[in-house]
Amino acid sequence: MRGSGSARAVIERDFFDRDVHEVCRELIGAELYVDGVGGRIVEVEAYDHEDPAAHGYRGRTERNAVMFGPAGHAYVYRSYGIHWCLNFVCEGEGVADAVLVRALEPTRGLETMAERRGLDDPRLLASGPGRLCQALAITRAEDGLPLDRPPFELRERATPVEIVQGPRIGITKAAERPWRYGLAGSRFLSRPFSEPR
DNA sequence: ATGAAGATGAAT
DNA sequence: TTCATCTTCATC
Repeated sequence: MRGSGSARAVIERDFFDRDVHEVCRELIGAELYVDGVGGRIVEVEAYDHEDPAAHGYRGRTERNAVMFGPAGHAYVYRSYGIHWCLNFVCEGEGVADAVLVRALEPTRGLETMAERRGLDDPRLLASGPGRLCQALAITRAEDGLPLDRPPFELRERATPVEIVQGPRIGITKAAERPWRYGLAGSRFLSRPFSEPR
């Protein structure tokens, strides 16, 4: 346990009603729990509405409908037919921006995560968007749920962090601003940040 | 109706 | 580098 004044503020849904890149930076070091299981966010990616690689870029569809809704909700989609990926919807209604949560450092519910993942190594529990969802048991069932109510629990980081950034993973389409953001020096990144730009 | 591609992960 | 696995969306 830590000393007195270090209580971490709960992140309300309004937190996400602003520029997605700003939200990304604020989220590094924040804590994410689903039904009490989770840890510290160490890696995210920004997808704004002007980004050809973003799901909302070509307009609203059944899958991405939540992205067009109000900020502070979960957007969950199926990736490569196998994995689930978790996003936090940003900006107001009608603007399809979101943060892809790519990796976290497990701090609570390690045993539960290990069981769900079928392995022990803490570094492999939630270091990647698909792994993270498996570890936290996130599926289509969480799509559209507000982030400031159970089963979600989000808390602001308590101390300053050093943030690194670079090109996104698995994106071939050109885009000017979109970035991957990470906690400098973390051992729980999905991949190292080698080529800053 | 049909098919191609996809914000991944694990194994080879 | 390959492949598993299947939904989504655009097109025919």
